Amino acid sequence: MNLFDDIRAAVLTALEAMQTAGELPADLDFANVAVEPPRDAAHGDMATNAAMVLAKPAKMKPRDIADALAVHLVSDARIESAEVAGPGFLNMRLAVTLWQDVFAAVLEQGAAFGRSDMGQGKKVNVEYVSANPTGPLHVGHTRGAVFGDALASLLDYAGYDVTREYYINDGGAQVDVLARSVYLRYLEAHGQEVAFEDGTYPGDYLIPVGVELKNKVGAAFLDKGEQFWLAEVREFATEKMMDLVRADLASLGIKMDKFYSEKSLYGTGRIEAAIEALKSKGLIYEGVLEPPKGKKPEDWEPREQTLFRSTEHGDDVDRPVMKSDGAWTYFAPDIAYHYDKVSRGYDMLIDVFGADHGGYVKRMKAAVSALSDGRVPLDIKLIQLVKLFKNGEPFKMSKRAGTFVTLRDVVDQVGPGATRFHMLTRKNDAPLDFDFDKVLEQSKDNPVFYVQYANARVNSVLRKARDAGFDLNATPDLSQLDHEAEIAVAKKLAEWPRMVALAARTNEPHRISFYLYDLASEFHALYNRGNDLPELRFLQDDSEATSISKIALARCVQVVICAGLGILGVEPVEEMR
RNA sequence: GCACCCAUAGCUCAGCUGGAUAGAGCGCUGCCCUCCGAAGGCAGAGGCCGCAGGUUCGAAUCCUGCUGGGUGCACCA
Repeated sequence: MNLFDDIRAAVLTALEAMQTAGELPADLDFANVAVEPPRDAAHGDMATNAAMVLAKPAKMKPRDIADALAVHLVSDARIESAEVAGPGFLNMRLAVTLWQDVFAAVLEQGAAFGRSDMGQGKKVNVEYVSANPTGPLHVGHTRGAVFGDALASLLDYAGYDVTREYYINDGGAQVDVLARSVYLRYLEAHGQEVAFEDGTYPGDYLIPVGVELKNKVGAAFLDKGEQFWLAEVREFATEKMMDLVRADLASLGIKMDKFYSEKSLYGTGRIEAAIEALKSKGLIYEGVLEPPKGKKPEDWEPREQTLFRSTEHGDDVDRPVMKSDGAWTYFAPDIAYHYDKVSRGYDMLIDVFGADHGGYVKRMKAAVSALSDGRVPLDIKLIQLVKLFKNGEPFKMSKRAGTFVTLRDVVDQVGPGATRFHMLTRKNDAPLDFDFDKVLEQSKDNPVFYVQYANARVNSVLRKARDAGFDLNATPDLSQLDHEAEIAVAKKLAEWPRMVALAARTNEPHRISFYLYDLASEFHALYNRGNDLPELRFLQDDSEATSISKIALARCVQVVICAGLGILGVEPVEEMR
C-alpha cells in the first residue's frame, strides 16, 4: 500500500474527468504529474504539481488548471480540501481516517508494509566485496560488504530476485605471492629461519596456514623448487583464505549466494568465448594505443596489442585485452566474468567497487553494454574511504606497523549491528568517519542508538501494558488516534513504501537509515510530549480501550523500524541496557 | 594533460532524479526537566548551496566554463 500512489491515482482520475468535461485538452501526457509530501507540513498533507506540469502542453494558465482540478478533487471523500498555492501547487488535506487507515495497513501487513513490486521479479546480480583471497578482510572492505549486502536486501524487499555474488580473484599473480608466503610459513613450521622479503605477505595470519600445510604434506615440499609445490600450495592457501573471508563475512551476518572463481575462467575457453563474442560484433582489433598525454610512463613504447573497441560503448580509449606477449590482461577475465553474468539471464547487474577503482567504470559498462547488446544495465557503485577514529583522534593504519584494522577488529569491538548501521549513515560516494567510541555512544547524536532505542521503548510500553493486565490481542479502535502528534507518526509511516521504492530505484540503501532516524525521531517526540500531556501517553490507566489504540500506534512504529533494520541487516535490540 | 567523484550552517552531513520560506545532529544562546515517561525536552541565532554563465514558469538539483579537494590513468591484479 502506498498512499501517495493512491492519491496520485485520484489526481489522474480528476484530470481525466476534466478532459471529458472539456476543461482540459484530450491529448496530454500525465507522466510527470507527481504527488509528494510538501516540504512544509503547514502547506497540507500532500501536494501535486499537476497544474504546473500541464500548463504548457495544455496552453493554459497553471492557476486555471489548478482551480478546476481542486473542484474535482474535493468531490473525492478522501480529500478534505485542495488549495492553490505558490506558482500553481495544489495543496491537499486528507481526511483523518486516511491516516488512521495507515495504522491499520501496517498492523495488517506487518513487515510486508512497504514491500514493493517495482522489481517485478526481475533478476538482479549484486557483486560485492570481491577482495583478493590473500588475507583477512579489513575496514575498507567492511563498508563495501555492508553496502552491497544492504543493497541486495533492499532490492529483494522491492520485489527483485537478487543474487549476492563474490568474485574471487584467484587467477592472478597475487595468489602466487600468497603461495610463496605460505611456503615460508611452512618452512617456519619445520623450524627453519625465514626472511620475508618485499613482495611477500608477512602477516601473522599465515602462520597457522603454514602449520596446516605441514600437517597435510609433511616434509614433502622441503628443499624443492617452486615448480614442484607452487600450484598445490596456491590451491591450498586460497582455500584457507576463502574460509577466512567467509568467516569474516559471517561475523557481519553476510552470506553470499555464489562465489565465482576467476581461475575457473582460464583454460576452460570462457575467456576466449567472451572475446569471440566481442569479435563477432566487430569490437576486437589489433592496434597500438596512443601514449597517455601529460605524464608519460617512462618505459612507454608503442606496442601492438589486442584491443577492445570500448569507445563504441562510451569509453574514452580502447582497452587492451591481450598483452603484446600473448597473455590476457586482467581486463579479459573481467569481461568473461560479466559475460557469464549476462548469459545467466540477469536483467540488471550491480558491481560494488572501492572508489580507487573508479577508473574501470567506463570500460566495464562498455563491456556489458557490448556483450548484452544494451539489454542489461550495469550500475557500478563506488564506495568511498572509511576514516577511523578513536576517542575523536584519527587512527592511522599501516600494514607495516601492524596497526591495520581488520573487519573482525571492528565487529569484535562494536558488534555487527552498530557496525552495519553506522556504515550506512553516509551515502556511498561520501567519505565516512568511523569513531569506535561514538558508534557505541548512547545519545541522540548516535543514529544507531536512537533508532534502536525507539524499538526498545515500544517493547517497554508493551511490557508495561502486560503488567497492567491489558489485553494486547484486543482490536484497537484506531479512530481514537486523532491527535496531531499521532497523525504526524502516521504521515511518516505512510512515507515508508515510497522511501523503499526511491532507495531501490537509486540503489541507495543509506536512505533507509535516514528514514529510520526520522521515524524514530517522530516517535520519540510523541513519547516525550507525554511528559507534558498525559493524554498522549501510551498507557492510560483509566482506559484500557484508549491504551490499546495507542499501543497499536507504537506497534506500527516497531513494525516499520524492524522492517527497515531488517533491510540494513541490523538485529533489533529488545531493550537498552 | 585526460577521465570519474566530491564541494550545502562554525563542524559532520541529508536534501525525494527540477518545485514553495534549503533541513537534521553536534556546537552556541535562552528557558524547562531536580518522585514515579531514564540515557533529556522546547525555543532561538546561524546560509551568496565553491565561482560565473546558460536552459524555463521555477535550479542546491540539469548543461557549459572555471576554482579547490580526492581517485585513477598502455604491457602490473
